[in-house]
Amino acid sequence: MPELPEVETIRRSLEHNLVGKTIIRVFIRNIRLRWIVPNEIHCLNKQLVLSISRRAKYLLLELPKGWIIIHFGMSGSLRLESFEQSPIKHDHIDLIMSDNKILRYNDPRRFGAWLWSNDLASSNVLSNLGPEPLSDEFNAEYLFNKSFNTRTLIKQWLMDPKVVVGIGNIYVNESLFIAGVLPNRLTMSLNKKTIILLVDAIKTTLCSAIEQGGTTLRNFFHIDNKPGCFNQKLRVYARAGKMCYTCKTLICKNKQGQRSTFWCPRCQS
DNA sequence: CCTAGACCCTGTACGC
DNA sequence: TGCGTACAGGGTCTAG
Repeated sequence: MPELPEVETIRRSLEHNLVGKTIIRVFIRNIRLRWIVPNEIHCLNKQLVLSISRRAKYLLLELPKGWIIIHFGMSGSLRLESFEQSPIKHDHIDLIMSDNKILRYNDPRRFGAWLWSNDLASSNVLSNLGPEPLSDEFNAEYLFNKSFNTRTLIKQWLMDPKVVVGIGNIYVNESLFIAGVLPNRLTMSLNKKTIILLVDAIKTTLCSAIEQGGTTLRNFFHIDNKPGCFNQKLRVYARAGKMCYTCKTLICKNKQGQRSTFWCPRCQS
């Protein structure tokens, strides 16, 4: 389940391995992802990879003709393999590269997407996105001003990409723990001091997760198939019934808006 | 406009 | 062993 740190981890390794190489052609086994894979991608040939960047959880491949926009959904992953290796189940798209390598997109649940854009500024999926959580634009001033009249629960609010992008269920649970805030607090009830703690907790958590190469619980693997290491640092996520590392109280779990929610009833208030 | 909930999908885990 | 069911959840869409 790639969130921002996982997509950033993928971006960094692809930048290292793909930029300056050429996409010879594209082979598609299944065009039915979240949306139908557009024709522009089918027809790509001899395209130099100019850059690889990220916006929110979207990976952006810059080519001379335009941009490939990739979203991993729940179960999407990329593997960089040599020419001889055979595809496996749910390998939907191959980018055949100039150096005898293949970049393979695998996605069992097909919640992911491959989109094409001639002009990122006018891209449907990228407009209306809130600030990047690790940018200066995302600060306590911004979040507090926005939180003021919001009648929703803080956890669901922080997962809304119009508020801030890239934070999924794992990192919102972790950030709320670090900030000492209960997930079911009403957003408008948080004071400035708490918002400062929250912004700081989000940035710290995401930075640490990127350093650890992301979190591998089920679906996320690096392009060389190695797992991320941040799961060892998880304080509440997927720890229901286990002891809080800080105070030894048992971690609680419930559902909030169809998503599993984890918290420590003593450390968070 | 704002907010809540349904929906898309398939591998895995678990109870009987 | 085998079958049915719940669960995982990002983002979009619809309903109220």
